[in-house]
Amino acid sequence: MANVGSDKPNIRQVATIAGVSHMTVSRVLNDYPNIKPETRRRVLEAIEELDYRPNLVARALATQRSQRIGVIVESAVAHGPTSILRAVELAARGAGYSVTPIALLEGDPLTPQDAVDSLTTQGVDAICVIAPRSSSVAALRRVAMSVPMLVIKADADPTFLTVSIDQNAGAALVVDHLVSLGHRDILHVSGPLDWLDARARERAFHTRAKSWGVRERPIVVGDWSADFAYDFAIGLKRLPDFTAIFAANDDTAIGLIHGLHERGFDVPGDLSVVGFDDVPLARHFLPPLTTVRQDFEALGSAAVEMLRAAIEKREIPQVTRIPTELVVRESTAAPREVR
Amino acid sequence: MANVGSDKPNIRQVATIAGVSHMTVSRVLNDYPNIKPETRRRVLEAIEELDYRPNLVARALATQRSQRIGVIVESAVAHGPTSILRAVELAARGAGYSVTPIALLEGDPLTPQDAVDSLTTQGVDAICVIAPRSSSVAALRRVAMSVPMLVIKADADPTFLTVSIDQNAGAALVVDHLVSLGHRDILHVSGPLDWLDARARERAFHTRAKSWGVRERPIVVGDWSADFAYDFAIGLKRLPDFTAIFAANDDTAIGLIHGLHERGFDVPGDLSVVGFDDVPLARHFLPPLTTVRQDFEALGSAAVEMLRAAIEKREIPQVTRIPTELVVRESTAAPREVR
DNA sequence: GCCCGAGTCGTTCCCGATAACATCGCGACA
DNA sequence: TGTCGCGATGTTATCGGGAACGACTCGGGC
Repeated sequence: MANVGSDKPNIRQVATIAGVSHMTVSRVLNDYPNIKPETRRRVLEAIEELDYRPNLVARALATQRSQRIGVIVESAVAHGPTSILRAVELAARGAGYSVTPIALLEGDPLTPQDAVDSLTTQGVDAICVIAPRSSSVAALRRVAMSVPMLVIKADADPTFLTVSIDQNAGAALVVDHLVSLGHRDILHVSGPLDWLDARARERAFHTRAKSWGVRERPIVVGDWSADFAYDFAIGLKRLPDFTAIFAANDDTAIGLIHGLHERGFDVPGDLSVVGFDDVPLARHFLPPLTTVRQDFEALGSAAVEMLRAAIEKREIPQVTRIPTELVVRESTAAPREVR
Repeated sequence: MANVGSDKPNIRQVATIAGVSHMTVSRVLNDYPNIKPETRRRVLEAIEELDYRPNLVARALATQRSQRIGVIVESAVAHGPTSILRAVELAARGAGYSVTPIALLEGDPLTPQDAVDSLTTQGVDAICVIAPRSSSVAALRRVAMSVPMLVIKADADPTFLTVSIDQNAGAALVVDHLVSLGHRDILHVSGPLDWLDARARERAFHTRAKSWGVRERPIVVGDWSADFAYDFAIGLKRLPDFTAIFAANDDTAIGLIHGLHERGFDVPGDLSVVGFDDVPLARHFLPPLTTVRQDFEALGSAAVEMLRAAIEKREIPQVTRIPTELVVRESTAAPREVR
């Protein structure tokens, strides 16, 4: 800790002080076997004395490993992607990796390919894509990949590694809940169907609804936003003939509730509304929102685990489906007819 | 673009193909003057042919510049910090930098010092700290800094570069608005006072309230969360003697409204509530929330601009205060007495 | 007493770029 | 005509590590 010789010490200075070659220092640093305990001690002391830290850039050049994971996030504002990014960063850190995010904003001139390009040029060891559009996935499928790439999406994929939230189960939970309350007419307000998650929820809703004999009705395609949902609800002339709405995410649900309220409809009195995400505020909406919670931490860990395996060319763990959980609050109730 | 020779081409292969030395290629890459146009053309062709990309890791080692900015985020879940992080990433990208975030979670064993350490070891060119606690700033003040460090906080600081949201103006806007509606009894539910932003808003509220002759009353110290605010509101026995509440952030405001509603109080009929942040959902709350909007994009750009200047040892632009804007919606109205 | 092999540790080269300095050719000028 | 100077380019060192391979030491088996 002493001897703050102006500039950062390097491995050879440590070696000199310890009276060994720089390779021996390197070996100590990297926990090689076959170092005499006495030697190791001397090296460690020298490291301590100089307050030496290995230069990770130099190491990356020598090993061709940067210990970095690039993360491409489409739609970085929403709760889901943000939480996933944070979870991935956390898991990566735990595994000795750091993370470099690139957000693809609405109308960003940067294409997914550009992002991949930029990331690989920077030398990341792997790339993780969060919550993408199917068009992006299609585009990505076409770019030559020099590093492992994982896509967090709804279904398995032959081209990429995948980890996914079990949207099927989540949507099924919602439908089951509504059906058990007595609803037989459910509207789904989806996200943009180009979004994989939106598509998955929509499909799952459809399938489950059909299996219960819920009346078929065309879904309303939203855009994840509360604004859209609000406008839609405002547009309702009279109490519609469906008794419940399954919104693709909490934002949509809240916009719906706002609009319905302004139209003079009561939730859940006139209509039940369910969301998806369980944003932190969901339990404080009026009424508190019934929604689906996803385990982002587990998602992040699984993603990093797979990526690590791929980087180190170990056997890749099985594709994981992260479970979901229905959180029942006050925005759902039995439909009028049943009461 | 042809000739996908198995591995990534390096600068010397390009040089060989162009029939020049690798240094000439380097000069072309870095836009040096004094390259014969003809030579430059040949080099460019060779680059094209091999689809060559300079290895940024090697460049970083040689130049001692990684073109990376480390970002330390305390409380990565909230809307503010998240938006700032995204804005910084965007601005950094525009300036040819990439970003490496480290989130300091609640109860994270990682201290701010550890984060700085990890980042500098990785060789980042600068560090940006978002939305910190004052205790963190104090701790950071003590660590030797080998790279420029900027803290996004409320007030200027002799030790660090700073950029700040003008919390003073924001809080003043809120007080002015409430006073102009006729309120003379305003409660402030703050964030944790160890948080710089919370402290700044609290102080600014206090100052402005005093200057208007608003009745003094002890503030309620919250924790940014809707849960806390909800519990506080639930605890209210009868209609309190204040007529408006200034919440330190939108989450607090929404928790408050939820709790008040459950207690049977109407917002804004019985009480006005103002938030801070303008989260995307704020306009869809019931009632739509009056709140303060902050220009995170400007903040991000300013931060990156200052950091760049510091990195390149140019003159540092003046400390910037990012303006705020009051968004009046339906959660505020004149107090009963006045109507 | 000799040889062999495991345990230690050092030498040299390499990763892929930039920095610093050297060199070469050629026109201007004394 | 010699040379000074500058434009254009090449040569070598350097950044801070790790990989590959070589060499030395020492103990045990024959």
